[in-house]
Parts: sequence; C-alpha cells; structure tokens
Amino acid sequence: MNKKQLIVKLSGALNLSKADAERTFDTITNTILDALKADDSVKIAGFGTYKVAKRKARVGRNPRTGEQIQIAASQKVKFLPAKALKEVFNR
Amino acid sequence: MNKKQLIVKLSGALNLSKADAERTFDTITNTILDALKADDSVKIAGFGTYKVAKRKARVGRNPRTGEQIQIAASQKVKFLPAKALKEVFNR
DNA sequence: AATTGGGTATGCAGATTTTGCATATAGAAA
DNA sequence: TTTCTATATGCAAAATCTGCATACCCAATT
Repeated sequence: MNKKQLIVKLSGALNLSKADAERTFDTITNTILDALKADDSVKIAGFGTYKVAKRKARVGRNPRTGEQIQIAASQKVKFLPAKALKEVFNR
Repeated sequence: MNKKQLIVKLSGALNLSKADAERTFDTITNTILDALKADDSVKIAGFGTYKVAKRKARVGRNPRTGEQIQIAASQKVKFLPAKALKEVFNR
C-alpha cells in the first residue's frame, strides 16, 4: 500500500475529502518529525515509539571495489513496536 | 512526548476537539495496522515504510543462567525511514 | 485529582541478525 | 516527467533478542 492508497482509505474512514485527508496525515507526520528533531521521542501507547538513534562511526566497505572506507557517525529514526503490536502478529 | 501530548498538538494544528483528534489518529494507526495484518507493507514517501519482518526460530540464551533455549519464529513490525528522513538528522 | 495496574527502560552474555558502505538500474509513485 | 525507492553485491561492526528484576512512567479508572 502506498501513500495515495492510504489517503483514499482515510478519506473514507474519516469522511474527509482526499485533500483534507492528506493534509491531516501530513500534519501528523510533521508533528512527529518536529518532536524527533527536537531530540524528543514520541511514544504512542498500543502502537510504538519513534526515537532518534545515534549510530557510531565505523569501518565499512565499498561493495563494488572492496576497499575499506570510514563511515561517519550518524543518526536515524527508529520505530520500536509496542508490546500489543507484537502480540497481534504472533499468535 | 506521549500520545496525550501528541493529541493536544494535533488538536491545535487540525482545529479539532481532542476527542476528534484522537479518533482521527487512531483511525490512521488502525488503517496502517490492518494493511500490515493483511501482509501488505505501507510505503509513505518522504517518511518511511512499515513492513512485517518474519524472523526464523533460533537458539538463544538466558543471560542469568547461561542455559541455551530455543526461540520460536516470530514476526515484528519494522519501520524503515525514508531517505529524506535520514537527511534531516544528518547534516 | 489520586490511585493502581500495566507497559517500558535498563543491564547482563553471547549467538544471530542487521546495518550500511557505492552505484546503476528498474520500477513505482508524485 | 521527474523524483523516490528497492535491489544486489561482500563484509566488519553494531544492533538485536532472549529472561528477569527493579524502577519508572503513563493511562485509565475510580
């Protein structure tokens, strides 16, 4: 399912126009992102937690040439599914 | 930030009551979960992809006692941040 | 508004799993 | 049309996951 298909579903479920459904959806993702940018985690009970994980610098490799390269430290967004979510998919 | 605080922010940004903001948010998460339950991935451009990862059974270990244990196969929801998301946090 | 029940973070070892590097291309999405 | 994402490759290092106790924080109920 891509974003467009998701918007169509939300439009029906929320009784909104597609444009409004998309605006609503974008507002939510942007709100979550803003919190993450402020170095805050976003914890949603029953769904999961979004947090920014810091990754250390390390040694990598160019798969084409095989040569070793240094990879800088970086940050990435992590999503940790809530317990309730795991249970849904494991029974 | 927890769910309650997120709902308050959304309520303001979307000009909805808190109850409506929460209903809207829950509808979105449920829609995503339904797609995942149907073994579909949910791809949101500019944000990320949710998918269900199958994990094979394997041998683990109880760190307290050191004894080996068999870990059953399981599934978990994975979120892969989109490229745009990584760039926001690495500059 | 306060209590309580429940989910979550933490730390521990060690084997398994994942990550992420460069880059082009194909396919899909906006 | 133009932008975005998955894929595929080898390999070192980082992250994960397991049980479990404790402490903590949040959510819901009274």
